[in-house]
Amino acid sequence: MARLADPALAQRRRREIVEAAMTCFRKRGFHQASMHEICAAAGISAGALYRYFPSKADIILTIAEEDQRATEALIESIAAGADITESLVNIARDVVCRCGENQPLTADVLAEAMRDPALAKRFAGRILEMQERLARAIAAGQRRGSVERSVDPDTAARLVTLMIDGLVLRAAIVGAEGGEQLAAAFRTFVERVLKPAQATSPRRTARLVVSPES
Amino acid sequence: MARLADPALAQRRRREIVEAAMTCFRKRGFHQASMHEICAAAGISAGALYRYFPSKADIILTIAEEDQRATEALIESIAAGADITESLVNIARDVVCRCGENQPLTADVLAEAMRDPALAKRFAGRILEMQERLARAIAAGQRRGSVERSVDPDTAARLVTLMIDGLVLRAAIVGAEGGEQLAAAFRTFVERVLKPAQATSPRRTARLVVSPES
DNA sequence: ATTTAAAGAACGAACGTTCGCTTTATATGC
DNA sequence: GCATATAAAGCGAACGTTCGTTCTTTAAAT
Repeated sequence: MARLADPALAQRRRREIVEAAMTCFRKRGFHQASMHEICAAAGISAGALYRYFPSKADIILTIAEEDQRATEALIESIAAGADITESLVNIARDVVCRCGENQPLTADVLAEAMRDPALAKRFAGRILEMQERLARAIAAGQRRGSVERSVDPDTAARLVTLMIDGLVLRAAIVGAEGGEQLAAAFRTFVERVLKPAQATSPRRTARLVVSPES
Repeated sequence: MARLADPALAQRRRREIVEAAMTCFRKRGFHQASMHEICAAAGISAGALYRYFPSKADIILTIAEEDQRATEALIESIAAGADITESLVNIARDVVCRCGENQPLTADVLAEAMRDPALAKRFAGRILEMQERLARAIAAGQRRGSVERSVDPDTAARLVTLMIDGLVLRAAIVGAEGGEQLAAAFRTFVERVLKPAQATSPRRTARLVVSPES
C-alpha cells in the first residue's frame, strides 16, 4: 500500500470500496465474491483498490466489525429507551422488515467467527458486554416497575439476545410476509418474559375462568 | 461419473466422502475447504472421489440436507415426547453441549441458504413444516394440561424454533462453560412461555384467585 | 479378456495480488 | 502565462498459485 497524501480522499475511497464489497458479499458471500467483482462494483481498478486495502481479508474484517457495531447500536438503543419492552418490540419490527439486506452478511460473519477462534473470542466478548448492558437496563426497569420482577435480569438479557439472533437469521429466510408473524411472536415473547404480570400480560389464568377478554 | 457396479460399495464410499467433507467444512467452511483436502481426509484420490460425487456443490447439497434432517429429527423427538417442556429442556442441553461440532456447518448452511433462493425456499418449507408439527404437539399438550393454555400454539412453536436456532449458533461461540448458562436460560424461557402457570412458574399472580387447573 | 475401481498427473480457469506504466494534479522556475 | 518537474492516483495486464475437475494409466477382480 503506497503512501496516501489526502486522508479525506482515502477515507472516501475506503468507504466506497467497503460499500461495494458489502453488495458483492451479500450476493455471493465472503469467499465466493472475487476482488475483481468488488473492483467492478466500486468502479475502480484492482491497482487502485489495493492502494486503500492491503488485502481481501482486511476488507472482510472491516465489514465484520461494522456489522458488529450495528448490532451493538441496536442493543444500545434498547438500553437507552424508557420502556424496554416497547423498545424491544420496535427493534424487532425493524430487524424483520429490513429483510434480506444485511442478514446474509451477518450469517457470513457468524460462520467466519465459528472457525476463527480469535474472531470468536472478540465476538463472545462483545456479546457478553451487550448482555450485561441489557441486564442492567432490565434491572432498572424492574426497579421502575416496567419489567416483571420475578425474572433474573441476566437470564432475561441472555434470552433477548438469543431471540434477536434467531430473528435476524430467520427473517432473511421467511421473507417479508413471514416477518410480520415473526414480529408478532417476538411481542408475545417479550410480554411473557418481561412484561409485569399485572399489566397487560395474557397469562391471566384466572381471568379466563371469570370472563376471558371483554 | 462412471457406472458403479456395486451399490453397497458406492454407498459406503459416499458416506466416507461425506464424513471427510464434513470434517473439512467444519474446519474451513464450504468454500475454503478444497477438494484435495477432502480427498486426503477421505484417504482416496481425486479420481476416485469423482466416481461417487459429480461435483463439490453436490457434496455441499448432500450435507446441507443432512444437517436439515438432523434438526428435523430434533423437533420430531420433541413432538413425540410426553412432556414437551421437559423434552425441550433436554434437547437444549444436548444442543449446547455438543459444542463446536456441527454448529459451524449449520451456520454455513444458513449463509448458503440466504444467497440461494431455491435453497431458501426449501429451508422455509421445512421450517414451516416443523413449526406446524410442533404447534400440534403444543396444542395437544394444552389439552392434556402440560402446556399453558393461554399461549397461541403457532406463536409458541415459532418462538421455540427461533430460540433453538439462536441457541445452536450461540453455543458454538460461547463455548462449554457458557453452554450451561444458555441451557439455564432456555429453561427459564420454556417455563415462562410454555409451562402452566400453576406448576412451577414463578409468575403465579392469578392462581391465588381461582386456581383453574388443579 | 473384460470390466470395475483407484490413482494421480495434468488441465484450464479463476483467484488474490503485484507491478510497471499512464494520467492527473499541484508546485516551481521563468 | 506557460513550460517543466514531481508525486499521488489510477489503470489493467500479468504473475504465481490454487482451484475444481478430467484424463490417462494401472491394479484387481471376475
